[in-house]
Amino acid sequence: MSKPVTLKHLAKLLKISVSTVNAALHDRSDISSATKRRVLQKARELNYRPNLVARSLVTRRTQVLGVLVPDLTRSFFAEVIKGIEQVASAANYYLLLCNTGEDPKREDVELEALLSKQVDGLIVASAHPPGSPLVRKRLSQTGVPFVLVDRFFPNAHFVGGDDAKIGYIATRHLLQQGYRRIAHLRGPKVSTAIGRLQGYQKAIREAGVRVRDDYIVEAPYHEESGGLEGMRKLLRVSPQPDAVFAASDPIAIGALEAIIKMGLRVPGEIGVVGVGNHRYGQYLRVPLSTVDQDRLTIGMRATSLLLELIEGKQLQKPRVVLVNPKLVPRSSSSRSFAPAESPSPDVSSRLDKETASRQTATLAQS
Amino acid sequence: MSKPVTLKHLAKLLKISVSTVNAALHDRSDISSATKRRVLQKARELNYRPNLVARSLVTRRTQVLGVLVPDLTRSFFAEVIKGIEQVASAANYYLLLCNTGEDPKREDVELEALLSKQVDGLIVASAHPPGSPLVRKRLSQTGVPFVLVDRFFPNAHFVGGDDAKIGYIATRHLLQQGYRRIAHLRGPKVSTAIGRLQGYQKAIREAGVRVRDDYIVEAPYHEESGGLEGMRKLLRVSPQPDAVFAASDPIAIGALEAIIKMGLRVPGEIGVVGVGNHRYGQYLRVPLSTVDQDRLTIGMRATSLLLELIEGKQLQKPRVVLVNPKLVPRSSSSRSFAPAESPSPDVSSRLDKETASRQTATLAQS
DNA sequence: CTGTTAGCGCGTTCAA
DNA sequence: TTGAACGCGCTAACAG
Repeated sequence: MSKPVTLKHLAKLLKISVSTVNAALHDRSDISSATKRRVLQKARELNYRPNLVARSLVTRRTQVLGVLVPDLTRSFFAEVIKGIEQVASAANYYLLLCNTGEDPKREDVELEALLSKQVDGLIVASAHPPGSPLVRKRLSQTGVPFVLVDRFFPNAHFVGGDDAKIGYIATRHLLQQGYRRIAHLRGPKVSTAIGRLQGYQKAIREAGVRVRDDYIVEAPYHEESGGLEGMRKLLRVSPQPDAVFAASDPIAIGALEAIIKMGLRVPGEIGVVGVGNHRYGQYLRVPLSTVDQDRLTIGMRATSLLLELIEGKQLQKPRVVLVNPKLVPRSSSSRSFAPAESPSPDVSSRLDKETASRQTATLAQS
Repeated sequence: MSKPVTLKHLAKLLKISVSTVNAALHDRSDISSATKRRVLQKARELNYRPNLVARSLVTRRTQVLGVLVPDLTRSFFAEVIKGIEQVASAANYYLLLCNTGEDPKREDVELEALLSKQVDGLIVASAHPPGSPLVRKRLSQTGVPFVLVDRFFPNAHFVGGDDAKIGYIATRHLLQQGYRRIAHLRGPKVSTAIGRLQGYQKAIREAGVRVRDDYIVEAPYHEESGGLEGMRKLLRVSPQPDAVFAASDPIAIGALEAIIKMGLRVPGEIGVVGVGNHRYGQYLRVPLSTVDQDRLTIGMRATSLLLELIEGKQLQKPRVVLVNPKLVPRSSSSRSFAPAESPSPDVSSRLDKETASRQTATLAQS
């Protein structure tokens, strides 16, 4: 429990100056290799460990990124954080992590704290409602580089999924499978849910089907119970939907429960598609068709961008990176092929092939 | 992008000294309310934000806890971290989070970095093998308070599940359900898997059944594929097991797949119990019986303990907190009652009741 | 009540 | 090639 070893201690013991010790430890060229060895030797012997707080005070760099997310137990954010961590740690950055619990006020407080802690940059999945002056009123004037993830706000760098496309390819897939009365269990009022809804509407319209408002029901993103209730509502609508595009896998799972408890068959009587490609989607009662968002990539690209900004890169316009989604068809929506893990190519329709080529588009667009 | 406002700036503008400004901002009693108001007003006006790096340098406190986990995308660790975060943030502590990827070398490196960053305490789920001198050789001599979670090592404060009990109640449950040839898909060589194995063996022996080595097969904790392969091996053993206690839910899920693909019925021909109470266990092809570990509590208690240590609490002996596990019976092991979510009390045997009373034991023992 | 002084541990001048 | 001096922004003595 003795006091931590400092440069000063080393200097005194070696009877040289602090700055020489420091130079030696930094392997600077203008130090004789003799003293270098002596210093290194002594440092190791006493288990010297540089105080990065002190260093940060003078360098004005902490090598720490602040990360604000609504809930790190959701597999989506956990994966994104993992992606962030991978890129950050490779560049010798560390993460100061905050859970905001979807509470904008708490987010604001945590943000202040992270700034006080002098983080070098921020990655934020904001709990603020769309239209909030988050960027203009808060983040921009901090002077600290930041990148938004998942939840989009205008006039800022953003990395996330292409939500409109997610909604579009999910819905289009259901159409291809022959479903016509396609309902949508939408998410709450955040940009992702709005984008997915728009994609859904576009696909429906393109197919020449009318968008019915009573086919659109809102559910919380992360609670299966919400999906279950929402689906119950949908099943009471007349005419009854023959498919549902759920804005998340948890919603889809709740919907599956409702449908099965109602005695209807999936995918025979009702088709279901979710979003997120949850690890256990394939092991459910009915293996769940879904749209993969490549969450790791979202985290990685956000971090690469942030690091560039920290290194001083100037960008004229906010960069918006949309990571390309990918349909993962499984049994829950597969009228046209057996409920195997992957469809055999020879049963896919022309529409299927079109979609396939779409999917080979660039990973991300800027 | 102007320079951040400092105490000095405020002092100059208000034509008073830095220490007065500081005292005013800290609301110390020996400052006239007049100057207090002036200072507060100016600070708000210029959006003054204290530099906590500088403060830490002098107070020798960072209000940051270092957290080292093998993989934050596993739902177990994600939940534990959430528990940590809740307690920490309530006490105004922040988390510096590191993923070690189950690599002991990386863990060592990250540990050094966290110490250099002057964290006030550490919570570690170590990737070191059991028997490694982790505590004696590394953590203890850092001088920084630390608490181990999940993976047990001797001579250190520890908070985790009661793994022996987990193995015991899972296996005993299978015995109660009438299964007799109970196999075990054990986890890798870490303390949790060893404890669960021991609990399994104890229950088997108590039932007067011989422990068969060929009924014990190892699988990675977090890969369903491992559970699947392991189960295939078990199904080739003669006589074929009629039940399996899997050391984790992912292993159990893989096992379920193997069993179902083999054309056997669960729970009729083979019973399955996992560990972890994964969120989606109830939605699987066969709703999965499991043992709940109360992961949030593990994180919370570890953090409370760590904060006490940081506040200077002295403990003679290492404290070992074992959070009490709870059986969550579902269809996959339920020969004796209908595959409903919860068993009706009148069908439970005398053995059941015994177990129930066990479960109401204290939440945690020290 | 307020100001002065002296560090915290390190990096960065500039002299020697 | 090395050392002395200063400052990063803040806190904590002590003096006035």
